[in-house]
Amino acid sequence: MSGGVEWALHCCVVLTSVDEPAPAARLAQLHDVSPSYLAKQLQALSRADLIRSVQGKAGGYVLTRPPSEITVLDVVEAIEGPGPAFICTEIRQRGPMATPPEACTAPCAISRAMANAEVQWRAALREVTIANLADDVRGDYGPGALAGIGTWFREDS
Amino acid sequence: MSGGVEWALHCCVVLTSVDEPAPAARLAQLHDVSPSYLAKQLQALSRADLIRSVQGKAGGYVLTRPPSEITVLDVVEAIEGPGPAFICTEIRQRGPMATPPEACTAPCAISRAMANAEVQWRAALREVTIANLADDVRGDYGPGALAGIGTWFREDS
DNA sequence: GGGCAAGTACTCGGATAGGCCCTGTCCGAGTACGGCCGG
DNA sequence: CCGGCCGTACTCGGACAGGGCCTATCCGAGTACTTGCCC
Repeated sequence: MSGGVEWALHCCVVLTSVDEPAPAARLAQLHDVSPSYLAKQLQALSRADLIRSVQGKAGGYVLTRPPSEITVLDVVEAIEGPGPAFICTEIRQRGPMATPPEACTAPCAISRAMANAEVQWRAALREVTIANLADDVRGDYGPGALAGIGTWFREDS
Repeated sequence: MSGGVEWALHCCVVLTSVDEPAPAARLAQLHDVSPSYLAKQLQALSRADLIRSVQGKAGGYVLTRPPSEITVLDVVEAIEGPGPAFICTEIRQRGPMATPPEACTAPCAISRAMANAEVQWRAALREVTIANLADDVRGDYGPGALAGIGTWFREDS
């Protein structure tokens, strides 16, 4: 799985506690990661309409929806792409004992098993929202953790 | 996800209906895939003790256990590796607002959410065995489908 | 003092190279079978 | 006719290149703020 997913999720949680637009360079500085590459991930989130870009001098990125309406699955699909991880190449229709195409109306048993597992995976990710993550962070490190990041964005350095 | 997983699963299902050792070249011919590359996947299954190799002139691969005791998860982990797909790089401990290491005894909320989703995914794959897949194949295409493959292995061509 | 306009500096966005892992391939080590020879 | 031995042919196993996607980077287009000027 792409490592950019972790960066994107952290950025979404941070955006929860910042009402002003947050520039990509500042987010990269906060996480100590490559600014250029993080910009690419944020562009992917922007294309998926999870965040909106504000141009100009005091511009940056802002969440387009309340954090409780953005799921972890949304972020993962925005970065990794909406397609399934397992792709059936229909090898049952190849070779000397190939299954005739007219008998292949339904996906094969292997494809069904893998697809079902991915459904379970997606369901688990869909149950967790960015707001849930932010609440968990407050519970783990205290309410001031996210608030401190919010104020840090207004400082210079 | 590696495409070799699909090949490996199909090979395991085929091995269900073949009691004699099945050579890798014959399995590749049956599925019309690269013999050399399929050999690599079968070696991975052998290292995981899911199949056992029989050397010599009439050698090949045989399942080491009853098909009902081999899960799809076993095959996936043998090919893809047992490690998790999402790897937390602990970026919460980096940057100017880094969380102190003594507060990082438990995984972060993002890591927990992703790990939980993978647990669900693994659980779904663990519920399906190779025997279940073989039964589904018989249900989909008739009982003679797998049996025909079994007899095909004894023919020349 | 207020309004307007130009300049500036900061922002995002897409197009562009490099590295690592998956894909695909090859040849060598090892072993069971088949044939041959000797008893 | 039977047993032992050798040759062969077939098998797996690990080591070796090529391609594609992820990682990382850069520069250009666009916009809001600031500043200076004019009325």
